[in-house]
Amino acid sequence: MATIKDIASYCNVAVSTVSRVLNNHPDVSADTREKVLEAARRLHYVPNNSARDLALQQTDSIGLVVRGAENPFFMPIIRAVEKSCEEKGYTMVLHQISADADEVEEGARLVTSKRLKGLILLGGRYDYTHEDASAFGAPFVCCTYTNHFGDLDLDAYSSVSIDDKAEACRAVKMLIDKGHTKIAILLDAARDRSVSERRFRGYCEALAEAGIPLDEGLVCETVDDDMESALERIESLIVERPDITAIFAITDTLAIAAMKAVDNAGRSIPSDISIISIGGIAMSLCTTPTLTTLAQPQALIGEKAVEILVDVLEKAAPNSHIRLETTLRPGGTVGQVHSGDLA
Amino acid sequence: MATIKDIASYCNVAVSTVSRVLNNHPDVSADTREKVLEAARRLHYVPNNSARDLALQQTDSIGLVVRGAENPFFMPIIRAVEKSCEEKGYTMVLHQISADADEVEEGARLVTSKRLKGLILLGGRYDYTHEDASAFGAPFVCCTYTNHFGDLDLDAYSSVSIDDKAEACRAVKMLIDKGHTKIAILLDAARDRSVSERRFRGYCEALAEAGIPLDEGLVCETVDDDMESALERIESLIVERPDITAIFAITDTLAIAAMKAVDNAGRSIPSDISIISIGGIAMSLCTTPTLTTLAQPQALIGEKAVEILVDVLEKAAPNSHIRLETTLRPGGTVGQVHSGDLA
DNA sequence: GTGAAAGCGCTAACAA
DNA sequence: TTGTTAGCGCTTTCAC
Repeated sequence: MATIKDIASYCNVAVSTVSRVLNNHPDVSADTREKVLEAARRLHYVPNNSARDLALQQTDSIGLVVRGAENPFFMPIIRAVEKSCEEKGYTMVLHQISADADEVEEGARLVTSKRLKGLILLGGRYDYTHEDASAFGAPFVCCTYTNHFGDLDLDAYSSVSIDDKAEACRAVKMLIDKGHTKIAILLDAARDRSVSERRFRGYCEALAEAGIPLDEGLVCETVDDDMESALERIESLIVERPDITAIFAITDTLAIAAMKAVDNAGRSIPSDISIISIGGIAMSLCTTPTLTTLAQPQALIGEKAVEILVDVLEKAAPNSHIRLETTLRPGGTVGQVHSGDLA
Repeated sequence: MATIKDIASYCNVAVSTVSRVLNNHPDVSADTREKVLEAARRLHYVPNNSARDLALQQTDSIGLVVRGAENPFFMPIIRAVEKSCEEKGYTMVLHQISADADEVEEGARLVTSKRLKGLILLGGRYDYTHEDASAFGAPFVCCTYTNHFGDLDLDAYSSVSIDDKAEACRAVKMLIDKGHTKIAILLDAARDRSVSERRFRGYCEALAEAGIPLDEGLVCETVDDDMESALERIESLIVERPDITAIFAITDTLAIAAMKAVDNAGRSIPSDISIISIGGIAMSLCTTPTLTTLAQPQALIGEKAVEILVDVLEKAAPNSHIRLETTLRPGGTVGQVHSGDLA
């Protein structure tokens, strides 16, 4: 395998000259530049990243820590992150951890062990402390979440996310507009200081604005990453509370589980029970009826995350926070509440 | 950040001694070994992989090329591969390409540019030639597929897969046993020398054994990775061929699309049309009715792939081929053909 | 504009 | 059993 040394001797120049050319340094004559480039091509030169990284005391790796990797929602984001990294000359190092693992610890470990330049976190907590932030030891961007419950300064980290509370509120309002008042919410945990809590607050806000009192019995805490147990929980909810006419699921997977549960209970969608969620996974196009959901721009989320991180890394740009919007993907799971329940 | 040099001077030994200890070479006294290990711990030593790789002229990276990364079936496999790589001290380099990209070209590029030690390919073609194999320039294992249509020697590559033909045959037989004779098959392309073709042959075999003539009008070629277009194709199939009473889908995603299509056509599952597939993705547990599918051991596939590759890499073990079996995951999409169709 | 040389952290002869 | 040293491929002063 050809090295810059080979190119140098082939061209009768010094290795430093070759290095300059290869790194686009300006102080090289057009002649030598051309000569070197030509030789590199002819010799099938492939840069040795190990050597480069060693000399530069760094790597070109960006870590992507995905918490709750079973979640199909993340797949298109992972894909976009990898693609963007590739395009910008970085290598994505993927690390998938279970939903109950500590992404701060894992991320920090990854940064030191793999000498990562930066970190993108998918599906993390919303309550990082200053210690958490400094534990990473590298710039990081929170992807799909922000630090609403933490005490981080806005310039201590970056984020790309939707406005969880507002979008949840929007979803629930759509149900309310159809006449629903007995609206259940499906989430991981209402007070887990994470996405669940943010969306729960949006749910509460929508109810409050409509003058509907919060009914704790309609709050269903389950486990997003275990469809079977989620199914069970939702089934008992439906049995216990036959007055429910609508369900807001904070993710598509929970919504799909809910659809199954509703069916198991012998009720139909949307005539008996309406369902709406936030997500936009491909699979939810194939439910029957098609799931009505607020679709997140998954690929865009991934692209933006890399873009921000690279700017921070290369241009020493300040950390930034991007708020993306969802798009209503109309389906057939939301209907007018039927008269019997209006009584 | 501490280096072996720091450890060496801290312990008053030579760097080579430290290196020996760190690499578990036997020729070090227990005393010094302990001393060095202790110092490494105290100094928070983290090995510099770039330096190590440069000295050793290699990396500890294993590439994972995933063709058709939209496929949710691959996710658990990717996860398992990453986990196994981690455990064995390798770094997984993920590269996701579209279903119509050339994994040989991409894989080969990846091997040289990232200096990979080995390659795992997910969802590739079944017809590699000798040139393809040598193009990779590194040991590789075909994951979820084999080289049935290629001319590769068994010792030129490794593979972990199910017996596509036999499993497809098994699935179709289950339909035949329920009295079905008008069985459609959903695949990418019947003669694409890939998984589709293997499973198509299993379908043909099952029909042949039951004395059912192959009806080309029941062969539905669609696109697995685009649910919307798949949906369309299947819908028109159902409309054109009202005599269909059962569908064998070569993947769960196609089966789920089929369920939607059947519903759109106003038919019901399984009373009008039965469906079975090969896959086992989590989401198919939440269809209504639950999808009947032959579930592949996804995590195991990933683990085995890494295991084989690492053995080839470290122990110079010969290439090997593992054939895994599916497990019938009973659902509610397969039923007895109803009398009207038996006529 | 170009070359010589040092050094990044580590491994592996080779000596002792 | 341990130390000395060369060198992996590359970048970057510092001379010229």
